[in-house]
Amino acid sequence: MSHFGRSGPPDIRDTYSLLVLNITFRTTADDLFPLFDKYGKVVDVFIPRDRRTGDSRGFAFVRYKYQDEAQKAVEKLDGRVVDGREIMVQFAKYGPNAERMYRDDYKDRDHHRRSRSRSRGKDREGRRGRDRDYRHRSRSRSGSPDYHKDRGRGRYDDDRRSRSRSYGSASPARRSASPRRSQSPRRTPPSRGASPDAVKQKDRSPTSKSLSPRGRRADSRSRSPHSDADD
DNA sequence: GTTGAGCGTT
Repeated sequence: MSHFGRSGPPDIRDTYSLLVLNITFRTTADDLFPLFDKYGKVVDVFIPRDRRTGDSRGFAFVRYKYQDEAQKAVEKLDGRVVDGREIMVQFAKYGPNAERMYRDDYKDRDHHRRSRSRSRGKDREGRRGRDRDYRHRSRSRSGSPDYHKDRGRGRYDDDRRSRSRSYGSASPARRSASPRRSQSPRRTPPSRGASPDAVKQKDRSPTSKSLSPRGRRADSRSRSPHSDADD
């Protein structure tokens, strides 16, 4: 009973998958199984992990045998605090076997069972800031919109850009980045145009970027640890 | 050792 997700998809013929989000990174399938199994027949529980690190991605898939039970678990476990974190349970949609909640039972929609009032009845409007379709978020958890600057070198970089930033060391670095892709046969290699550029490159001052005497000293140590006697 | 919107594998 602990081999969930290890034997692959057992049988997705008539099962309904639920997507559990907002779970802790330490929560495992075994921890969710007894929790979801209490509300219905869980046939499988799978938690996608990172192939690089192997850590949980923060969400799991619980496969139920019946939709009514799955729906029940969604209303019961949705918003429940697990491991100190509020989890969100909902039907999977983009899954391989995206269950169609609109099966034959969907005709019941005319039924007066419109009492969708959750047991909790709590306001879940402010559950998170993803009210919008902010799905553009990169899969990588490091996709923070706040790109860390170059230690405060951003301002100077802008100033330098007007002078000769292109001639820095970014051009030659990209040259050997395409071993497979060769230049167009028609296009002549820029080998010839690299000569004049080298002249300007010499004009740049590697230590000129340091404005404050104190900052220069710190920078010096980083590049030349053996330059202690420099000061 | 951290993180936090989302949609899945042997």
